[in-house]
Amino acid sequence: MARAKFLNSTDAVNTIINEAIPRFAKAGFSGVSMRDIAKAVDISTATLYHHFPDKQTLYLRSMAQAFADKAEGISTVLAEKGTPQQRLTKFIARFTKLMSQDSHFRILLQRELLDGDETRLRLLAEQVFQSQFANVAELAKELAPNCDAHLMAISIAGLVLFHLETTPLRQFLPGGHAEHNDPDVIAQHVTMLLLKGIKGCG
Amino acid sequence: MARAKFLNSTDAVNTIINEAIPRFAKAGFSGVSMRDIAKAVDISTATLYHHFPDKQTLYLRSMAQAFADKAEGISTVLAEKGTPQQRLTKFIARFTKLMSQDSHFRILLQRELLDGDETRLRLLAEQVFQSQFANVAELAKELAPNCDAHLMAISIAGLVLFHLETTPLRQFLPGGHAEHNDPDVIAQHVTMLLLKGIKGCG
DNA sequence: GTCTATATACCGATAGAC
DNA sequence: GTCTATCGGTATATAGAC
Repeated sequence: MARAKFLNSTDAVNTIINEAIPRFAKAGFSGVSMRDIAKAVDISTATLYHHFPDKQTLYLRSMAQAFADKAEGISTVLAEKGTPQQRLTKFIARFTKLMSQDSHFRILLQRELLDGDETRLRLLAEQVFQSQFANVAELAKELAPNCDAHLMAISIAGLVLFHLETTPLRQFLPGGHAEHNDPDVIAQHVTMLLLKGIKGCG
Repeated sequence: MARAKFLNSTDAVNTIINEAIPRFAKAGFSGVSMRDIAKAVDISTATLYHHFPDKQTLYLRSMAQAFADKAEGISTVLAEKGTPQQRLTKFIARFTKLMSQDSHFRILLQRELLDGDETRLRLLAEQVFQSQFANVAELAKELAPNCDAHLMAISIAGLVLFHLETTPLRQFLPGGHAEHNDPDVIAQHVTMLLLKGIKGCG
């Protein structure tokens, strides 16, 4: 017994984090126990504590990993060529697809907006969003030179994210259909709304 | 000792729920213990369990109360007179102010979008949003007869709510200022964006 | 209706053998 | 590096006196 389950310590840590991420996304920090995670990886809690000094550290490492994975993807969603309108259209399509592909990142982001302290939020902003947020704000400036780029960038991201966020509620609201959860449908609606306003969405 | 702390059972229940709501909003279901709530109301846990059969029931009653309080407020935010543009402008101003006035409702809504099961989400949709959601969708139809009213209503609410939701993150993102958290600033930005699109927000 | 006391289970975290 | 065993604390929930 007690045979090594992992190739090395790095392998063990990665395996643990990859099991922890979806669980923290689903139930939040206080909704997941170290025993849950240990059982999922099929190790004892003592072994888990050998790899991570405490639960808080495991949580932070899991967040950092989930966010690092996604920051990489986000850095490639801004198109370089075309008119500002074309680049906005392309960005929204890519961003919507990226955010709906796996929901763990988006859900962890939502949880951090609710529960994150200043340190974690600053990390999230600086290491995940800052660079691309600035690029989107820049793009907004090109489309509307006198607009508040910060507000506009938040609006662009918010339109996409809120449609994904309300997916479980949508079916119970008037006019809700399954097709409304299709990333392409959402992206097209958001793009139209941004470029033409409510009147252009006909 | 053991003197009655409340006028009657209804008074006790209301007091408990009013203490529970902000705590569930701040820390979520699993982040608040029955002991926490009992201590806040200055009763024993046994007394708390005399008024509520279990924690789940107390949580559901607290949500129902918080949502009922707000549903009342929401039902008055749609103006009856003026052009569709004027009514949209008025609605966004009122809705933004209502949602930012006390944050408990909005935060509990965010938590339910993350953690709510089908029963709770259906209740939330039907008893809180349905009626006003339909009215907003109707207003969207007036402004853009061929648009998807459901998507548009989600977008309108989402623009406002996401700006409030990202308040704690905003200060760490490029261009973020405290004025961006002002309900009037948010409402004006959202209204402009909806009525004129990104180009009108100059 | 409110209490003290407690049953029972789970929590985070650790000791110490191998 | 992994385990069994367990510590000390807290969780939900209940029993029974007043």
